[in-house]
Amino acid sequence: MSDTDELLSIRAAELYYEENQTQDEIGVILRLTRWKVGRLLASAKANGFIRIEIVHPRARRLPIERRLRESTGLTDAIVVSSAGVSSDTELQSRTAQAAADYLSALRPTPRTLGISWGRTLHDVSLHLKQGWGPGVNVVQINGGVSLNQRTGTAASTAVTIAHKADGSATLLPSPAIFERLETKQAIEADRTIAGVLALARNAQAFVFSAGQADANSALVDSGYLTVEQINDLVARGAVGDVVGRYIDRNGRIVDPELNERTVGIQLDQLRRAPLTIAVISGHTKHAIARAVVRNGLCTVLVTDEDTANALLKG
Amino acid sequence: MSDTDELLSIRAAELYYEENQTQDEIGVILRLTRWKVGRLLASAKANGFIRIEIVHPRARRLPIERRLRESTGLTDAIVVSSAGVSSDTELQSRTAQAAADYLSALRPTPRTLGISWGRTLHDVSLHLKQGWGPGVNVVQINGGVSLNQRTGTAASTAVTIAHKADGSATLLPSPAIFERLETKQAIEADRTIAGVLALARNAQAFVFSAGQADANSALVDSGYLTVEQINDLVARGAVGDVVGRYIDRNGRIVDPELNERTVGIQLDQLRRAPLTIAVISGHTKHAIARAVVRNGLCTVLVTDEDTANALLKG
DNA sequence: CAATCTTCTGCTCATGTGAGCAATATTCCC
DNA sequence: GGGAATATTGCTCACATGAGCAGAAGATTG
Repeated sequence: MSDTDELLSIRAAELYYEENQTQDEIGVILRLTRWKVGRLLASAKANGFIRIEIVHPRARRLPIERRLRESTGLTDAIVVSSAGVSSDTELQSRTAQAAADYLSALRPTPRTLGISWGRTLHDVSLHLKQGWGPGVNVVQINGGVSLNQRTGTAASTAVTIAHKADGSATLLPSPAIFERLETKQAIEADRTIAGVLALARNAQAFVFSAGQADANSALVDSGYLTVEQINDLVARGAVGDVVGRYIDRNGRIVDPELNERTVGIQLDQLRRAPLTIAVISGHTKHAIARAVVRNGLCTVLVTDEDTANALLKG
Repeated sequence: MSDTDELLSIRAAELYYEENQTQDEIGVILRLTRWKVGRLLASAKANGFIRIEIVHPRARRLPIERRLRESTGLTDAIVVSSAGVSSDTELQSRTAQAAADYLSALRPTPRTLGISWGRTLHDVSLHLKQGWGPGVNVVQINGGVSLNQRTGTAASTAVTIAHKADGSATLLPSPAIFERLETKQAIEADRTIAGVLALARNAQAFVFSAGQADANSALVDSGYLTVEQINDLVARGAVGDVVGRYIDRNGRIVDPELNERTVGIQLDQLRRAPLTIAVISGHTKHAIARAVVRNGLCTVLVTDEDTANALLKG
């Protein structure tokens, strides 16, 4: 397109989109036929000069969702818009809201739902509406009795989700990681614990988040790991954790010994499940999000626009 | 509008604007009649959830221009979009481009055009296209032989504008400000100088910019004023200068004695002129822009979106 | 310079869309 | 609970718009 045509297309776009003139009226003003005006507007769009944004906390980016599905083989992808968002916290809240919406709209509603714990899942639980499901048995899929935080965050997440679905919660009363392998094996041998883990394995659907591998990890906050341990894991290639298990960019367990001391379902059990919903958002989580998606750890991803774009670029 | 309707309007907008579905198709997806979809889309627009931006260096903001004209009584207002602009420099370049466009489109083309000098006017001269006018006599309206910068910026601005219009330039070979009143009076008594000033007074149109009152002022750079003098002017209420003359927010000369030593046309001569085009852009110039517009110093304002919004707010 | 190919222009026509208007549903108030 | 006021819905109709096409203008090549 010629240079003067480009300028004309901008003038036409101003009159069309900002002044709500018809193409006919614009034609009179710019001394063009209305067909020419129509073509100029089309070219302005094609050149990307017209940017249309939906500015709303609940807005999603459907084209990005489609591209994500196509390029990764995910069953479903939910991408919330980051238009007009300043903080990561706000973005994560939007993502949690979208995850709650997705869960609520899920048909058939899963009878048993396996969930992890953490800030994200807690946020999801808060965004769910009372009566979102007709009785769901919510099962914790990894250990998480907090050590030095106020206890019960993990439990309250599960209970809230279950309560709001008029269902019941099955808790996994165990730390996330044991210091000694023997203790972990002992607790797994317990009839109650074993029962919960069996229930978790057979859940119809899973919802979980993922943590980045850095000093701000929830596992550090909760006292299960030290900053030094995290640094060591990072040095060995860890990009983050899923249900308490640290993986590298290829989805492989970074520290098998540590993994053995971690209570909860195995990653392979997630890989085999038909419906696994990962909720991952925020600028620090791009690497772990990629690892989760690339290595079949989820069938559905709920995330934000920036993370989704990072996945598409890489 | 109800809460669920708001959410529906967002879903509809996603399908309409991002997926290019027809309202009919959206109706099928969301189980609504196509009229309901149309109404939801209209409400999404009315609520400001749909933001349409024209992203282009030449894009203008016509609605803001209209509001500016209405609220200030300007004959004309040109407001360039700041969408996608990072630096003030880029914004000022866009504004200069718009001023060049405005000059070029001006009918009838002024036979004599009075101009000031400075970074902005120089920028305008560069953006003008060869042959923009059929012979224009460009006259400098205020003194400006630079003292310690490379000389000729002021002169070259005038010459370039004239040359590109296939016209001629009349220079005002005088410093902007004299140290002593007697010297200034002497130079004004000179036949040549007096002739140029008379020509300047009677120009058919004026184009000028304005400077903010701070240490970065062009008059400080050029060595006519010291930072201390500027600080003193600010303390006395100065918000900036127009053709070398410092004014306060009410458009009044801040320092009459200094004003007397300044060479160029008087502000009242600008106020009486039928066509005075002020080109003012950048975040540091909001105050002086307001003073210029509010006190009738220009009939046409060329500025950027942010400055325009600041004018509308105050 | 002519022949061919390509791009651009003006138009017809089918479809998409918003204004306006009854009919219906909902809310409010006595 | 009844009746009025208000909001919502489904619709007709006129207008706005994009797709597709034939002819004109312009570029390219032998």
